[in-house]
Amino acid sequence: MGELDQIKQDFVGQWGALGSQWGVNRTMAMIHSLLLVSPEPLTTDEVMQKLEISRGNANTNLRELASWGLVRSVVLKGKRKDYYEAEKDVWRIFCIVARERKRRETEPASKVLQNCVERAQRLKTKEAKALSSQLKELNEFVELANSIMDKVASKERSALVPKLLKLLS
Amino acid sequence: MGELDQIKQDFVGQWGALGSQWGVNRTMAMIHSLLLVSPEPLTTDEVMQKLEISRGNANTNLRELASWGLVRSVVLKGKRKDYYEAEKDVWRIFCIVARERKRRETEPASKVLQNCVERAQRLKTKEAKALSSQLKELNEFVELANSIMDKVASKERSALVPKLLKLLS
DNA sequence: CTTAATTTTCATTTATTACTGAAACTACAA
DNA sequence: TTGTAGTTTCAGTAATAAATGAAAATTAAG
Repeated sequence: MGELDQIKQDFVGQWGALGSQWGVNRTMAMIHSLLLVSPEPLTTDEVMQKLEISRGNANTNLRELASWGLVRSVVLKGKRKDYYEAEKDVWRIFCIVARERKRRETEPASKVLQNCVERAQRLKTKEAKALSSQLKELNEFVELANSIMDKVASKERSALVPKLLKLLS
Repeated sequence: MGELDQIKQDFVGQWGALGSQWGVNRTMAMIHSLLLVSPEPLTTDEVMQKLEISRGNANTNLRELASWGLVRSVVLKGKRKDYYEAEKDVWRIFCIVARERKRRETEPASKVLQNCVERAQRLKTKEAKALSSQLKELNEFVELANSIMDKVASKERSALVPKLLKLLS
């Protein structure tokens, strides 16, 4: 294997490991990173071969990546097979992940939290008041984080990051 | 079970589920949330009983939470056993998690990425240049995110959030 | 149509991660 | 120093998550 492929392999492995620590399955993260450093779109067969995984696994994870919007299938003229390519712009990747995790995870969680808060507020004991206040704080924070993410992810990087850095300096 | 306990149980369950999606083990997230809504510190035995988990499991996860700084053990006067209480301030929890995940995960990952970039830069083919530029972008983003997190997590919430919201409005 | 290529599904298997419980260890009081 | 309460460890087990591979479904070329 050439040094180039070796570097790619190290990167793909590392990205996979990082993914698992953040609740993304390893194969999905690896396919994503493989496509990220591939100059050309790849077929399912090529992904299978390069990562030594089964057809079912490759297919499932490619579709999952596509449903997130991190990967899209492209049709190459004169070819029958589907080709897949990754979104390569880092800022767009970030926006997609932020939007999707919010939609799939924190919004539903916030609904449950909100429901807990409402139920706790109906009770009048001292302990219930403490609970409701603690959960309220937590829910407000989750919603604040959600709304910040929304706004951040809807802006151009160039329009946001410099101002942000200045604010934090 | 009283409505109060029912609410707590719903919350604990939800928090546990959310934790797993973000790479935190369910029990750890549940113990944390249990302590978060407990007005008094709890012993290992109380945690075991309330979550119906084994001593080993409770002990391991309490220690892990303590190593993150999300939980601390307190000594109650006249008592032999260790008591545990959670950090309850939502902003502090956020800062702790940000700091620890950075230290434990993204910093090591960034080192590997940096190493890939350096190796790719030594190669002179066209494809190597494309790889090095893609990885460089990614690494710059990871480091940018790290540094923003650092700064955010080092500030008082009251000093930051209003300005941030204004910037994003 | 018919058929071959390709994609998708899903029951089964495998791998990974988390949990249990009992034994070993520690701290301390009598 | 011995006993007791409390804590930690860890080998074995259970639960969960992910992967396989072959069959079914779909697609499109001839």
